[in-house]
Amino acid sequence: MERRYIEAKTKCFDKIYSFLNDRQREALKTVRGPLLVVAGAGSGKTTVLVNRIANIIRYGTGYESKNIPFDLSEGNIAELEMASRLPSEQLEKYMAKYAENPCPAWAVMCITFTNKAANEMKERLVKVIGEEAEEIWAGTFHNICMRILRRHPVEAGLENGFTIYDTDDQKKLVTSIIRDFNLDDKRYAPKAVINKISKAKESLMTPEEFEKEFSKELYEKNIAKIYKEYSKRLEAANAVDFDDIIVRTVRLLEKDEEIRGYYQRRFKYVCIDEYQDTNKAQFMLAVLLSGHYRNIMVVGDDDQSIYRFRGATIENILNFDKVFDDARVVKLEQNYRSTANIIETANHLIAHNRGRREKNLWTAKEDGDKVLVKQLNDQAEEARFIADSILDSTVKNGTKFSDHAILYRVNAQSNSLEGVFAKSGIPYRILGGTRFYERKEIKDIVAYLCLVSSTQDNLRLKRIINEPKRKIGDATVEAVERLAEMEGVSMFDIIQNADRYTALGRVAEKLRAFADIINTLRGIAETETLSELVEKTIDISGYRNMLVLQGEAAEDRLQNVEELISNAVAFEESHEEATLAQFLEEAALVADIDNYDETADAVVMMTIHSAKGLEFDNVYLPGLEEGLFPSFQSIGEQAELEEERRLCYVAITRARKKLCATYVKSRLMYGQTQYNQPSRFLKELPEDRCALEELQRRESVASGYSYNQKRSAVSAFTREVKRPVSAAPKSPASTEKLSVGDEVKHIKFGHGIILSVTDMSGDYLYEVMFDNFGTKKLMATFAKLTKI
DNA sequence: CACGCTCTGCCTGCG
DNA sequence: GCAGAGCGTG
Repeated sequence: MERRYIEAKTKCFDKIYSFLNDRQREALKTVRGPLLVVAGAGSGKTTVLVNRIANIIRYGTGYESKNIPFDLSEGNIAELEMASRLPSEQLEKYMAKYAENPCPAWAVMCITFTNKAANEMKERLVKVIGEEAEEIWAGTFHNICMRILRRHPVEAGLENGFTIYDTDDQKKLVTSIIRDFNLDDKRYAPKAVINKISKAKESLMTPEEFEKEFSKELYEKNIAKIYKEYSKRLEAANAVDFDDIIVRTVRLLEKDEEIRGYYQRRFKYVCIDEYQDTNKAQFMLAVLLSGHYRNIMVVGDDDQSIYRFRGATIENILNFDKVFDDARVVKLEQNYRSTANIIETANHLIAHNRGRREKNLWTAKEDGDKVLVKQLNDQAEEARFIADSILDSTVKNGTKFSDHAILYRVNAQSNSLEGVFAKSGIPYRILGGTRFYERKEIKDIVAYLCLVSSTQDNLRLKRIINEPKRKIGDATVEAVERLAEMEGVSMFDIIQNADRYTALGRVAEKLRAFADIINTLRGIAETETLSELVEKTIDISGYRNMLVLQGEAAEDRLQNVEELISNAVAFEESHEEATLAQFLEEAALVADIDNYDETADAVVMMTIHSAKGLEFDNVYLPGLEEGLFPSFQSIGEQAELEEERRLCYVAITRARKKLCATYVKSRLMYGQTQYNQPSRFLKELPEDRCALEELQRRESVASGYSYNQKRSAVSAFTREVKRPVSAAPKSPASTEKLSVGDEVKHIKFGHGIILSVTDMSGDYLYEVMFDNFGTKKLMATFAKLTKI
């Protein structure tokens, strides 16, 4: 009887979740204990995550439980057996009585990496379980940690109302420390130093520990010194950097038993998405938070770990079941996204990596088109080829522009693409580049607001005291800084009472004027709404006036500043009690307003990194060349090369139907022409799934892929740059711009007349009508045209 | 103190 | 090829 009961109950639950495959369902019903879900690309991991949480909230452990009700009767079983025939929706309600320990939404935590992912997660949860989903602690690591830190700032070693320093602020702080220590900022490049400090923090290393571990070499000793001072100054400014947000939370939970106990008991279930991207600090946080119930679920794909350079330790996912020795591991290997050709291409490539979990992604879909690998002469031709191909696809197959994505290794590649696309009339959108809150004008206004929020904020004060120009120079700022240090007060205090200090002399008046601006704004902050404050900040600071005076040149910046006001209005609408502090926190932590408008019908261009998690019918991968992809920095380093390969794997698996990789013979990099070999990754693709289109006659060998070795052996491995003259002789014409109507001579095509000239990022595209060869389009650099 | 010129260095990037 | 930093001059 017991067995029949369990069977009937399981059957009902199975039916509710019949839209999942067996593996997905297994992951969903494994509710208790540590669980690792290895989710291959396109295997429906978000669906599993969302429905698993819904299952926990609705039915608790009911699905997997083998408990038998003490009053079990034949009648119960018969009813259950009947219930399995109910339509899904009714069955869902009916099964509520078989819930065991259903979990309130507020006891579930779900951590993601990006705000975008967090929002998507929340939206989908609301759809599945309704408004209750709002109670779930779903957010990014930083968002969750901030919630904890804001509740216990003092216990975490901070003061109430602490501020967040972003990368820019960090850099300023480190630069000033390097200067104060009289260190050479070439040898101690701020960026590199910040990286070192960040790495240390990510692996939970204190300045003291860092010092102990690295004290042999002078260089490292100095880094340790900077790290120590940096921490000191952050603390003095009552500020945290991004890493601190997590590190301080970990420390807080480690040392404060009461607080730890509270959160451990509060959160019965902890889920972490994109686990392959976590670092040690984030791992510790997860361990601490889930320490009581041990119901920790992590989802990730080691093959898609592409942020090692940012401190992620792939070991977290590789070793999860060693750290939690009772962990269940479920692999999701069925891909619902791509054709078989694409999946097999991806599989074949990634198999070249060593450090990975064995996994075989498969699909029930048909083979589809072969993966096209196309060689072109240069980047302009590459861009034109892609543009033509997209045009062809939209015209012939009636696809939308937005079904096409171009994914590249580095942002700089967008230039040549943009040049061609802008002229082709194909609508396109470039994602990435500077984000909204990182734009100078926005950071400036935000700095004003920071100062309004807290006059202690010396760093932000320094940023804007002379922006717009108020004739307050470096010398004055330094004097103020020294005075503030001597008296142990903030720079703003000094400025407010500037006339008292003879050292400040004649500039005192200007300083007072600046203090007046801030004080006026502080008054406004108390009486008026947030958006009004933002608006008046822009006016009273003189910032708007400055931009208006700059006219056309500052048009974009003016627009951005206006947009900030809109953001403030939107913030007010979504937050009942919109405070300045909250708004500033959001500005610091919420990366971008809106990544991209998916409804706009435009070709999307972005780096592969930012394409993670997205998918498109047609994907183009330009620049598959040694030195570019894999990048020359990674060549020779096994671990880094494997990361590049994973990156390529991510790129391939973005495509649903068509995939096209291109590489060129010569590419303009850093203003010089480079001749790179085709990427080694191309040689790692399965021949039978790909179609190779090389240029010209091929000196091909039977093996299928072979490349023009003689020419490309030059630069790829040595980063040696061949002088353009020797390989691609620049004709005199390339230095002298030709105009329409000019008569020219070409080395091969003979006499002709220029029909049109198109400016293309530093080069010119000539349309030439030749007497004997018809009309040709030629790039100035390569055309070998001579004016007659 | 502000502006303009020269020099340098260059990947990917969430919060 | 371009942007940001640093330096020199008005």
